[in-house]
Amino acid sequence: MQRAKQQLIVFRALVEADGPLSARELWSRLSGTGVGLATVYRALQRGVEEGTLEPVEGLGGGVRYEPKDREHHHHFLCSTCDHAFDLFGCVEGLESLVPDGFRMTGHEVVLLGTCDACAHEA
Amino acid sequence: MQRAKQQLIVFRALVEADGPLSARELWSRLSGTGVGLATVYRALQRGVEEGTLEPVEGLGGGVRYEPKDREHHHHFLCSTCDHAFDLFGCVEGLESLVPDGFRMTGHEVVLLGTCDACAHEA
DNA sequence: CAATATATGAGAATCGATTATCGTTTCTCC
DNA sequence: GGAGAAACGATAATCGATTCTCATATATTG
Repeated sequence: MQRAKQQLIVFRALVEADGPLSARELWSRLSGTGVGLATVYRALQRGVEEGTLEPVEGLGGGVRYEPKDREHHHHFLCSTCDHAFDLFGCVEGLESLVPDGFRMTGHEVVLLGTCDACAHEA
Repeated sequence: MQRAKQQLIVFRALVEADGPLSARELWSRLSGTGVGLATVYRALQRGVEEGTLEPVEGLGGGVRYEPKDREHHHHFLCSTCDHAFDLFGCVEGLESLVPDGFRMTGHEVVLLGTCDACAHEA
């Protein structure tokens, strides 16, 4: 265990992931490294404060996190394994949905279904 | 208090709402009717079982509910008052986002921003 | 290497949301 | 109207997620 190493381990795991991860998902991927759940939470919190990580809500369950330097994108949520995958590209026609007087500052698109791996299982 | 009346009160409040409500939002709107929070939860649960209500996730915070007979639509989430509003219409270009091997069964679009009422306040 | 500051892991504590319990009230059906 | 079933309100219990606490381990600085 070296100082600030845990922080780096957590960040790296997020960079290598194919989608945003929750604290617990992250922790389970780090089993074997000896990193504790509290440290995962601390690293995530610090990452958000420092601006390197972005919390992602609205994917069911708790908050997930992803590196903040990713381009604009959305997510695919597998209803079988509950994992969220990054998607590329966006959609059109959002502005026309905004009611009069409302000001839109952002949007989220979540596709639901079954991921490749889960689709090919039992 | 009359039997099954509470269930009806809860359902009616949802029908009159301009968007999906959480159990607590619903409860606060029923203050004065003497309906208890537990009853709200029971009514929501029964509504879902009976197929008249639909749970809506992915809007931050807990689950919200809306009448199931609504047409396909999406939501606007006000970041100030945290209320969710129904929107009408949909977007295009969703299929092109789905990765190979994935099967999409549904989608959600959430617009974020400030609602009319909050935009005109202080 | 010593002194001090920071980070860590484990588990306790907290928090909000939801569910379960229980004594009471209201219906339903005769 | 009366017996039994179902629903009610209040609140305690539970649950998962997150934060806090603290003794220990690790860096930093000189």
